[in-house]
Amino acid sequence: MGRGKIVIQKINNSTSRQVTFSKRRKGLIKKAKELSILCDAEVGLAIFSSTAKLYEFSNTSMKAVIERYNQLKEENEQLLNPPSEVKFWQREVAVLRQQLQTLQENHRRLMGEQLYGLSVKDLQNLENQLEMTLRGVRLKKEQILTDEIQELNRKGHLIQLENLELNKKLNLIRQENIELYRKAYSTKDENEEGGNASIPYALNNEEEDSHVPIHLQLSQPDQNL
Amino acid sequence: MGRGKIVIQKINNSTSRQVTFSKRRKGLIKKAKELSILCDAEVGLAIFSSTAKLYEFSNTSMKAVIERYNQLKEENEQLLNPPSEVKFWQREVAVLRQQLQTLQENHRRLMGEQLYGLSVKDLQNLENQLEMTLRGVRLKKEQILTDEIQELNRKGHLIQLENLELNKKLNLIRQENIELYRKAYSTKDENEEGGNASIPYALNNEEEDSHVPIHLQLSQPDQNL
DNA sequence: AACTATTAATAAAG
DNA sequence: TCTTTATTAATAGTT
Repeated sequence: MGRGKIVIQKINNSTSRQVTFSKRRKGLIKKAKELSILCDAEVGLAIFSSTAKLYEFSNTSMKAVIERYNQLKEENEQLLNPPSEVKFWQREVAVLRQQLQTLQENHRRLMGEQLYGLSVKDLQNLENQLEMTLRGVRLKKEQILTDEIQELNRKGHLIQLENLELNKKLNLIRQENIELYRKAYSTKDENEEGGNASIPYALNNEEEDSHVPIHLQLSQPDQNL
Repeated sequence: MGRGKIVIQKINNSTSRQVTFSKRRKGLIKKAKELSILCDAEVGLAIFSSTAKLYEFSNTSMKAVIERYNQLKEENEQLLNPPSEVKFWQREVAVLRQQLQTLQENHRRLMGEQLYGLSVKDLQNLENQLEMTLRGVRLKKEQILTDEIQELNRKGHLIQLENLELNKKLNLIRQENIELYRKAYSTKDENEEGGNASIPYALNNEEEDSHVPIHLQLSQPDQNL
């Protein structure tokens, strides 16, 4: 990938070695970064130049990578001879990492990834599990919705009752009003100024309150759920 | 540098993520190696896959690189004191515990537990996820089975071809046999002992080899899967 | 550093 | 995983 092909062996000219180091180091670190992002990997890269200068990259932290590496290798654990408390926590980390990994694998499968390497029987089990879960989820969802509907119906019913009460009261007052109206006109009829007299609301109101209960109940509460 | 440009962000499809990881890891390690050779550098590279598998490269040794790295850092940071070491690991434990808990909760839900506290919308999302996964699982299972069937068909076909070949050979030999039989009887007809003469297999064989290909293909390979 | 002709890496598909 | 192929990305040599 240059003006010409090169052989992979130490570059003798120190200037061009320096230039190549600079270019390739940059490229390498870029690629390391890309890998960590694309593939969700933890990467640690340390480069010591021939002049002993350090260049490093890690998407997490070099320290974390080295610790993780050592953990896995468990070689340096005894070399470093850390205080027992550190050891305790390190062990805790190892255990948790293990658990996490197992769970992640499981999770991926449940999410439909990493299905390769499973037998038909495994897949059948997974399918059954998923179907059961799906049924449960649907049931739960329907339950919530029907509960909500029931609650709404209950409230609606209460309001209807209240409505009925109010109507009764209204009728009573209306009757009372009519009585009062009649009484008023029968006693001081002659004082009236003519047809322009104000007619009480109760008598003028031509609305017929049928009080037919409104049906709040849905006919098919769980359709399309 | 592929069939198309890609954006550097986590690859969602787990299969292609796996494939890309494999390719780029290989490429990265190759580049690291080349840099170390071309420019006479000491390189250490550790990669943990998302499945916690370790891949490493060093032109010297990982241990040497880590030690050199630590030495260089210790000069600057004057040895991390034990308390901070413990703190580091405790933080790590906290982070892992948090991840684990989140994942466990998620997992329980995927297993149909702990559905309370979820809104209808949450449940709907979960339902969709489960349906998608279920489809994926079923597809995978069917694929495995149809692949198997196809393989069986292929083999069956080969065997049929072989069978046909054998039949042809058999017929040739039979013809030859008949010829020989006739020749034998026409030349030394008078020497025969009578009707008890042994009749060659070819003439006596009344089987009719129809060579109708047997259908191995299932009419409905993925019914009930 | 910048440029560009080439090679190398790799995304997508089989 | 392995191969193949079309394309993009990296970089060797040059200015």
